[in-house]
Amino acid sequence: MAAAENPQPKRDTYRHGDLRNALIEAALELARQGGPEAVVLRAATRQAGVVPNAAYRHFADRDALLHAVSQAAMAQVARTMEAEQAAVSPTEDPVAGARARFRAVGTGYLRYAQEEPGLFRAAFHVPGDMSHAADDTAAGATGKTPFELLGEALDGLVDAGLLAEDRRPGAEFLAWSAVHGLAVLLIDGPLRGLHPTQAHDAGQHVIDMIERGI
Amino acid sequence: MAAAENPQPKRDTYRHGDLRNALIEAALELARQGGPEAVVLRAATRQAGVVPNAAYRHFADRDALLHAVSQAAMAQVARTMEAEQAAVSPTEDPVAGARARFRAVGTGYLRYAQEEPGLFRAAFHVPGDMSHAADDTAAGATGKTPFELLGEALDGLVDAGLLAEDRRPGAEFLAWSAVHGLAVLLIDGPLRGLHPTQAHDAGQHVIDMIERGI
DNA sequence: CCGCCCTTGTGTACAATGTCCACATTCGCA
DNA sequence: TGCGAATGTGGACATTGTACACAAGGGCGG
Repeated sequence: MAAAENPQPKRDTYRHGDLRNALIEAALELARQGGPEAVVLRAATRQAGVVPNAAYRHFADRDALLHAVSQAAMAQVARTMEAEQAAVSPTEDPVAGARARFRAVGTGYLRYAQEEPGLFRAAFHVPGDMSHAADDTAAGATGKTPFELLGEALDGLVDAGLLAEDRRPGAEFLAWSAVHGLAVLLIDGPLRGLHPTQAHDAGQHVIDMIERGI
Repeated sequence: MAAAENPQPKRDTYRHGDLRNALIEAALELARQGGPEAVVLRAATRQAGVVPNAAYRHFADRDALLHAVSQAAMAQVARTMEAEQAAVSPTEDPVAGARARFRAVGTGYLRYAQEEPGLFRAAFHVPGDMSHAADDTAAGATGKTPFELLGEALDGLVDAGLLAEDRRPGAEFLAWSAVHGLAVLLIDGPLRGLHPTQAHDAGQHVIDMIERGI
């Protein structure tokens, strides 16, 4: 066989055709195994079968590439949340439904953090400015970002009478704090390596606390 | 004047005398402004007035130095917690006292995160393994780590009858999750740049949630 | 259909960084 | 007093991000 063909087979056309996405794809794979710090520009270009500097035609610098990865990962978080919501049995009464859809938001978030820790960390890796959490590039299939999904779920709780209206403002930050904190504990805190089942239980406990204390 | 004397004045003795601590000190300063990724080995040795390789006589590699920084920062977290606890007016009745000492743990944690974001991030920067959070190098003035302080405060809540005994197990992770999550939101999440007063309020809200939901 | 130009990819180069190896200096103990 | 272990030095190397000038060629105006 030919020499190590890890790098993409040499392309014949001078133009790559879809370099930007190829770089994002490669960077995503790097982030998947190794987190944000594993996203190295030269490795991505290597994988795309292109010289390092070619990346600069599509990204201002490494941070820009990392930002694209972050947005993509955030979108995957949203999709995981949506999937979790879609999985709740649809035959329940409205108030139970609202509650289940709220919990699904947190459960999906935590599930993604455990299934893709590298990408999760990349999603929330902050290169100085993370005010883009609401960009549409961070949206899932329904076009909503994780934060929007959380907000809607909270609105659902209010509509169902499960949350007093005067408690609604700022509630996303209470919920987000608790769930994100647990995610960090599970990924690389003292709870790392917890058995998935136990981790799931811990997640449910935290969500219990949120429902009670919000 | 002589050329830029930013680097430590040349020492006359061949031995430095206290290089290990000098490196940690320098690295702490680097982390203070710029977080863990700003801790660069060569910069630290430069500051200590020593050749880069000298560091390897005291630290296996950059990660080892970073670990020392992390432990030192963790200890500062503990001290901030202790200071906050010491500040609660001591004339209150026992149950109010237990409650105040519990809240002080979270308040101190959040205060440190805001006052020293770089060091805070360094404290929880995980180089693959963070099971050292209970090492005595991470302890504060009373010789207790942040987690131990939290645990004691929770025990205090139980003793005071503010927390049912069957809710005690695992409670540290609920509390830690919520507070740490908020810290992250405040440092480099969507809540970054919040006015200190508002940030403090947000912290109290989160602690309210914990008390209610734990 | 042709030629030009703007976009995209290439080559070369440089400064920084972490880390390795061999060597120099010195402290402290036998 | 002398010798070995600890500590600091010098030089070297691979890897990384990034700048600058150049090449290739696709698409549009004429």
